[in-house]
Formats: sequence, structure tokens, C-alpha cells
Amino acid sequence: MLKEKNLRMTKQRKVILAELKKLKTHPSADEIYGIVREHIPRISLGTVYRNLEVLVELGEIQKLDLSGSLKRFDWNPNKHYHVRCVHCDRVDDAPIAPLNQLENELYEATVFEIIGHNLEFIGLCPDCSRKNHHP
Amino acid sequence: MLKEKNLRMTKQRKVILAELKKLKTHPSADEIYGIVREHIPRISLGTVYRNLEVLVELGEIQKLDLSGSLKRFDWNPNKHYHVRCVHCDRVDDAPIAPLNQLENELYEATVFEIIGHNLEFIGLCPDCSRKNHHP
DNA sequence: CTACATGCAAATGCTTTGCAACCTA
DNA sequence: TAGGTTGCAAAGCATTTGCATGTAG
Repeated sequence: MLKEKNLRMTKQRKVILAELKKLKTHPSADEIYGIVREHIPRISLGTVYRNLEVLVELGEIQKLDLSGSLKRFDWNPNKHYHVRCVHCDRVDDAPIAPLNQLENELYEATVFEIIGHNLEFIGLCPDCSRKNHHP
Repeated sequence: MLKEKNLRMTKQRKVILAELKKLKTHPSADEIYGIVREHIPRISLGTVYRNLEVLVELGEIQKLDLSGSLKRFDWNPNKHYHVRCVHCDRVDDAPIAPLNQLENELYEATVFEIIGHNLEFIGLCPDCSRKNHHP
């Protein structure tokens, strides 16, 4: 797998992947940087970015196509949906099944050749919801 | 409307809104800048950004919550879905009705208080599709 | 040993902001 | 005329990249 692409399993790459797999959240590159730095203090943010791209190419993780200004990464490479907190920007999985028939609806109606879709829910996470009700 | 918010209808604001309403596409701030500059050559990009925000607040247009690195604006302030071309990044409307019952599916399954959702289709626009088949 | 990877820092691209001059109501 | 608005330039922030050095295989 690595060999085919002439890639090496460096310490940095190993730790980034391992830490990402431990999380159930969907961190940004900077958040991953913060976590990995506890194990490899001299790692650079550039290395984190580069390795996240490599891991995406290898199919180990996925880069999320979500709204919002930060790119987020997901240890789960399978297609699924997400919920974002409007207030704190936390992103969780949305536990509903993929809507496979959705793209058929568009089939006749658009001039585009449809490849896929992203569905993202917007809401308030429990923490922010609580703060909202009792400010 | 403007008076309540202590806002003024300046030439810049008027032209930005007028040009946006003429388009059926969903331009980025920079694209709007390019168009408006034909009418007001000395307008600055900062002014375009500031006015787009104001027009969003007034409910005249909407800022789209899409994936991708550029913010895009829509002359149509009503909720609807979009299709993005993977190749050239062109964004069109997706002519399918809002899925109002979608959020109910999540209701019991998530700890989030759901507020709304974004649905974005990914595909190839006719131009890029043609180039793809006959490279 | 020989590429691929890394750390560092500089560069990039989009967006936001501070400020003095300007204009709308 | 008051205060919102503009143009300009500088700052901000996330992400990318060039390059000499380091290291996995």
C-alpha cells in the first residue's frame, strides 16, 4: 500500500493517524497539531497538513466537504453525514442512513452530471444549548 | 427598512445589489468585484465585502453555506439547494424541493438541537463534462 | 545511500479591519 | 452637519510551498 506509492511510514505519520483514530470528533488541522505535539513536540504544522493529505490519498481518513472556514478530517473514511453546532462549531456524526435515492431526483432536472452529495445539519450542541437557555 | 438600521443606500450598495440580481449564478465576492468595477471603477474589494454582509443582514440576498474555500452569494434569499462542479467550481441551483421532513429523522437520534440543514450536490457541469469525454 | 519527509520560515489567497476623507439623509 | 460609508493599505488566518537537513527502507 505504502510501497506502491513510494511512501514511508514515518513517526509523524504514524502518530497523526493513531491520534485521529482515537477521536470521535472531527478536528481541524490545527487541533490535530495541538494533540500530536504532545507526542512529537517539534513537529511542524506544515507536516501535519502534508500528512493529512497523504492519509486522505491512502484512503485511511477523509477530508470533510463541509461549510465553514476550517477544513476538518474524519478518521472514518466511509460516507456519512454530519451535524455542526452553529455556536461553537463542533462537528459530530449525524446518525442517519445515506440517502442513496436523492441523486436520482435531480437526474432529469439538471444539466449537471451528478457525482455525489453532501448533507450537513446545523444545530446547537448540548453544551451550547444549555448555555443558550440559561445564559 | 434601511432607516430602522441606520443604513444608507449608496451608489456602491445599489450597484452591487442590482448586478447580483441580474445573475443566475452564485458568484464569489471577487467575481462580484469584477462585475461592479465596470460600473464603479474605483470601488474597493473591501467595500464589496462589507456591502455583501449588509445585504445579507437586510435579507436581500443570502450567503451560501457551501463547502469550498470561497464564500458565495445568492441573489435569491429563499432556502434552496445547490450543485457544484467538481472541476470548475461553478455553482448552480439544484431544482429539487426542500426536504422538510429530513430533520425529523435526526430528532431522536442526536443530542443536537437541530436548526436546519444544507444539501449540496457534487457533479460535472455541461462544459466540464464535455471536456472530460473529449479531452 | 537515496529518495522521500521534515522543520522552519516565507509566501499565498481570501477576508477583515483601521483610518482619514467623503457623502447621504 | 452628523455619522454611516468609502478607498486604501495593512493585518489576519488558514493553508501551502521552497529549501536545506534529516531519516526510513
